[in-house]
Amino acid sequence: MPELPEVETTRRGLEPAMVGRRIESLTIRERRLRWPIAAALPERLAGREILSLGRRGKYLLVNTEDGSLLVHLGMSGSLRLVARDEQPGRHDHVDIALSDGQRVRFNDPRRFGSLHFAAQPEQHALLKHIGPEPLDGAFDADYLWRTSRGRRVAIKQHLMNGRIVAGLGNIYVNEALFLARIRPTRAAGRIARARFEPLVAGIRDVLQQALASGGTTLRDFIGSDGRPGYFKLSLKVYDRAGEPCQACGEPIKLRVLGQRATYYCPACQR
DNA sequence: CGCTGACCCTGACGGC
DNA sequence: TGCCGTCAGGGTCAGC
Repeated sequence: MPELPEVETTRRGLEPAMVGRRIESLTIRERRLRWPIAAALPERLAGREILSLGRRGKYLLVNTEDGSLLVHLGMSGSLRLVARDEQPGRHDHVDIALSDGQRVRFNDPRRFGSLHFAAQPEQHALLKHIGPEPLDGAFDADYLWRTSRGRRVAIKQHLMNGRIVAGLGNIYVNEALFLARIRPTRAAGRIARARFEPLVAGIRDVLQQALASGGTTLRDFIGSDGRPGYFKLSLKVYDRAGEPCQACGEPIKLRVLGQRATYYCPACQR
């Protein structure tokens, strides 16, 4: 489910409710996630004050005075603020009780998400090899061009590789390639240097637009307030197979690439 | 090292 | 109505 804009939307929603509060306790109802939740997690976090909320790629970081909680939402995860007395429902696997009585509730039907403790998050194995943030200056056309030289994988799969760039997933990669007029199947190493300028611009644009809309809700994404994101309305190609291209009218094509649905305009994208 | 495909899990949806 | 197959925003890992 969530890509960078959805995780960032969640982070922004939780920030005012969490920063400055202490973590009273963690209630774990189901520890079998992508990786089992470590038995020691509650004791590493209980009693600690939350100093800030961060994000690295698709990971949300709850930074305390003494280490961080790393949360990944997988395909179907969400974090939502609930009142103390709200009863947990199906797939509400973890509650983080805050010092003011509110709770942050982790729900994840498919259990592809994860929770880890990290004394130094930037050194954690899950974060250590993640590529640059796409909205940072370090991510530019020159960087993307260099990393793609000699690569025979499709540019779409190259962009979805978290070691190359952080936080991009299936929706926004499809959209960015449409904006840059690049065919998703084109070998990354066979794209001319000049085309990386519009590609980087397309990535930035689509992420910023999605952020402004509170993310994309396809079926089940909700923000920390329980509300969906509205960027689905602005998608140009994703989930639009057979519909006319908004630029040229040609029907949008769907094909599978690396086991992921890939949408593009066969006329605009080359 | 680079790349491909299987796999983890639940729920929604379409076809029959 | 119900059953069955397919697909879904994620990522890791084994094996070539």
